[in-house]
Amino acid sequence: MYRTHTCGELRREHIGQEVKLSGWVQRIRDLGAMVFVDLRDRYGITQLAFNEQNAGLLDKARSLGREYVIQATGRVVERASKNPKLPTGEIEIQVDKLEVLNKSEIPPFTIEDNTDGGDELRMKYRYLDIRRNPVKNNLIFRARVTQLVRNYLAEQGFIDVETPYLIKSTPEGARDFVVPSRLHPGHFYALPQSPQTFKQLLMVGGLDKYMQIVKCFRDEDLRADRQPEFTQIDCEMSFVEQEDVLQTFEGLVRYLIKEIHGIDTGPFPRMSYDEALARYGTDKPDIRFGMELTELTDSARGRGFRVFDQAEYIGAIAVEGAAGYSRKQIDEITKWMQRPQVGAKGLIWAKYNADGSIKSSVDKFFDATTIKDWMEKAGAKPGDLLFIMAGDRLTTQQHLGILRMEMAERLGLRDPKRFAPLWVVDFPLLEWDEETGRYHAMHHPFTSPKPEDIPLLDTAPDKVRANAYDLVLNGNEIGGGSIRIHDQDLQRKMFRLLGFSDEEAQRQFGFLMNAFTYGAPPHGGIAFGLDRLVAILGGRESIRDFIAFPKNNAGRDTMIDAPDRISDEQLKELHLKLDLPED
RNA sequence: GGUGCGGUAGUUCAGUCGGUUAGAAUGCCGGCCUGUCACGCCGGAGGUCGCGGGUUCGAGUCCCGUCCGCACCGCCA
Repeated sequence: MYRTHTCGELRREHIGQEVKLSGWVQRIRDLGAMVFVDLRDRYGITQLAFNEQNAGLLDKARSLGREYVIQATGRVVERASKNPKLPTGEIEIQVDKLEVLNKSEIPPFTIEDNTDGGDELRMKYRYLDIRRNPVKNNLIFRARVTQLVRNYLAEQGFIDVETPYLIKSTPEGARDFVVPSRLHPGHFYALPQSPQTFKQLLMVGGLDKYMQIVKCFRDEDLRADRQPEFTQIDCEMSFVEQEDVLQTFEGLVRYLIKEIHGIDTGPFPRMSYDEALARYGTDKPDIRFGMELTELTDSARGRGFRVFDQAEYIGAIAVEGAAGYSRKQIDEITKWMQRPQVGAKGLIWAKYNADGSIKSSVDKFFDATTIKDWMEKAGAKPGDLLFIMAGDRLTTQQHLGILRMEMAERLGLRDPKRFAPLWVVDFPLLEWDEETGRYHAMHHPFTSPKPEDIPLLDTAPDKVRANAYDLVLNGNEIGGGSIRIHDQDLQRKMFRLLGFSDEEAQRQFGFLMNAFTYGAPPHGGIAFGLDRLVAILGGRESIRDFIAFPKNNAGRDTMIDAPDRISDEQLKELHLKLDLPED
């Protein structure tokens, strides 16, 4: 037996008991005639005490190194000087037997909450990183979230079904990860970007309510909140309309926030895609704060200021309490907006000074009365700063949306302890892609159009709204779904709109359309990005520390050194020949 | 594919205008210390300044290329 207790559980009431503990050496404090060793495991830290009464043991304790795995037997005693910072701080173990279970090299970084290790090292030695509380606690937190999700959905009658990982590549959507088939030379499996078609087939199979916490794979570039393999909470329901899906999963997310943070968010607001863009300049608004976009097109255009007169749209945001910003600060923000990553042309500003006077970068063109009228429209009070942008409608709204988020970040308005979820609904079904010169499904090709918009499919496809919805939390898209097409003819029509020939559609998705001919029920669903959901519930933006073994910026795992070459034998077996540029 | 920032001791970083022997903290090693808990005190070791090329009397510092890391744009139905 390695232990009678963990390193986190011994208290005053255990005093006098003989115990055995196992764990890692966190730190050794050598005071000469006595030595203290902090013993750590997942549950906490317990102090081991050694003194002169047993000189052999004292030397042995002194010879330990950081991260040695040891086992100590002894008696729980009350400490002479207690440590209120530790839950076990009232007691220590008077050790009478010490065994080294395994030595350790000196770790490359300190195993402490505030480690001295950088990201690169931590990833290379992720198993050491996981010993640290911040990472360990994130993984425990994630496990708790998934447990709550499973409990809630099981309670609602959802059935957990596993779908295959080796499927086939399809042209829509993200780039696929592919896996060569040994048994079928020249043929490839693809890893699923999502179990989309399978969960629809489960509905045709009559399972009625499906859920799965499932890995998905997309071969695209990474970000702080994006990994090539990630986890979805994937769900699908039969005989439902949009309202049913929204109700069910609003219930789930409300439950999670309540269980985890003790906060009842109340019913989630809903907003159409158009409204979200008009008010926030994005389809995933952070509504923890105001600073909404105000359109000034009518009152600002036609007054002889060329930038405005040539613009399709003129809009503004009022930044609270920022009238005191210096020219330098405003220039810096302007520059930030003009970076190639954003690409704004310019920023016009107007200060509503505390004394009620107006000072702006367009004083030559507009009198104070006009600008005060803008201020009023935008809800600015004396002491506030108005930023105005002009240009084509969508781009300008989006730029104002980016500026709004940046200003909120600078003003500390994005409080990670607050949770402001909302549904964004009525997405367009299609969006025009300039590059390929055809329509793309905004959500995916299985999303159904709103019934009343179906006639528009032939006349004005870009005006068709979809039965699609996103769940947005604190400015992050954490889930999205739709009511699906369950009719073969409509699905075929959809593929035609997306530029598929009937033959292509049949070859790629014939299995699905065939299934629709055998009594497919009306159905719809949703998928949540679990990594992102967990990170946001944990008050963070980066998902990496909520994943045990994440990939780095370039999609590499530096710990196992993947991806890697494979042997010539393997290549031969798979009938693959490499055609690499000479290096 | 692109933009920005970074790479100097085991680690995290500083390093002025291009100029003598490249520093600090921490970790590590040795010594001292009976109540520490980020213990303290004394001493010591530790460097291919990512790599390659160039400019220069002289390069950690300037230039070019390249590799690696992070953030972002494109991309992510």
